[in-house]
Amino acid sequence: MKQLKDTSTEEKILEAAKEVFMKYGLYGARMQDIADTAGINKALLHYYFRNKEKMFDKVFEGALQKYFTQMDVFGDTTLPIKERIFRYIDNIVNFLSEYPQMTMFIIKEISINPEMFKEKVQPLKKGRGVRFIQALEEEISTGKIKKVDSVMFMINLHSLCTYPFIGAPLFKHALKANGKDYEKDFSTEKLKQSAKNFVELTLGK
Amino acid sequence: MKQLKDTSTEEKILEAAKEVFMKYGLYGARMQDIADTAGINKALLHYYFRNKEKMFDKVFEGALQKYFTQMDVFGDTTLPIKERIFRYIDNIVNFLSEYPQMTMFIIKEISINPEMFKEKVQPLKKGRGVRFIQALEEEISTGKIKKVDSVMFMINLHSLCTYPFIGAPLFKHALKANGKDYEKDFSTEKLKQSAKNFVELTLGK
DNA sequence: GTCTATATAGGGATAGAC
DNA sequence: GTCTATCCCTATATAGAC
Repeated sequence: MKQLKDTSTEEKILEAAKEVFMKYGLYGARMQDIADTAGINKALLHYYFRNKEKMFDKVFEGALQKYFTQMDVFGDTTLPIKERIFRYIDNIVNFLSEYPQMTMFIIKEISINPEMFKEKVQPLKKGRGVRFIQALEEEISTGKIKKVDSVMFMINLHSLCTYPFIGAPLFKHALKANGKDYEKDFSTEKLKQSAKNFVELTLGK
Repeated sequence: MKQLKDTSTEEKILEAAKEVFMKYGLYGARMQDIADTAGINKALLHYYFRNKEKMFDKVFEGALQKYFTQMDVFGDTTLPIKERIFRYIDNIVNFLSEYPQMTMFIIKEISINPEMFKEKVQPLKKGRGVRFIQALEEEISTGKIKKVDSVMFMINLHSLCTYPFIGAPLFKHALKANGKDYEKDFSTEKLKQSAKNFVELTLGK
């Protein structure tokens, strides 16, 4: 019986809440909409999560947790720099192809409610980024990789991996209007390859 | 007296509406919030725009118009391909540094309300994109530029120019936490240069 | 054109039956 | 645990004075 916990009411609600909050944000989401999506009664939402904010917090924390886990590999000092970058690319692209709305959700809510960053995001990072950038700059100074602006490089890297999912609604329509088929012309494997090409072109083979 | 029209009540409302709708979206935005931001009475919103949806439509159409105008240069057949790309980079980066939330606003609202695309976006594009991709593929086949996947290239190009503004809230915090200063380490000029480097690395000098 | 006051609907939350 | 009924505040929208 224990394995049925996955489809418990609480789980169903969380799944529905994730979907609705991601789409509409904290203020745009409607409790009724979440209840309908979960296929349960509205009052049950309050039974399990007390109120809207608390439910949102659960969803948001889960999202952050999952999202930043994809970047843990940057901190794996047992791997060479470029391997860490390549693994990050694989991780984040796989992850976003499953949750394409995740990035926008996190960024939107943080920009509306900046205090959330300090509260919830900061603890997940713990200087892993600074250490990676240091390592990158070290390899640049020893000439092991080409001279680049480390910050700009990291921004570009994230951009190449992330925006294709954010912009997908536009790309899809644009390509279809142009006689191309998004599903055919875009694939996660192509995207990974393309990002890795960028890394090699920028940092050297 | 005519030149005071700019600060007319209607203009003030539209400015405020733009700000609030961009931040919260159609469903998350509050009429009271818009009125407060504009510094006028709530009832006036209805006097000028009748209801919330109509006001949103005005704001959204204006946003689309401005956004897609930045891409018109792709269709300027008097310019060589690479020059068109470079000018697009300048245009979109300048534009987004003024309206960093624009892309997310448009994409969010379109993904919530997909019918809006056909209604409002399609007319602004008129096959300009398809012609550009054709021109790109032509130059590839004649060997004037390096062989690349044209669709993937366009996606990458947009990604590099657009995501830095979308992700800015995250980048800012991440860099500050790492002892770097976003305002110092990131500049629109650096970004343009970086995107142009990508173009040259990818398509050839 | 701009305000105050108010009608009406929508949405979050609770009480209480089962 | 789950439902129905209901409370009450919030938000959109309108009426009417100035």
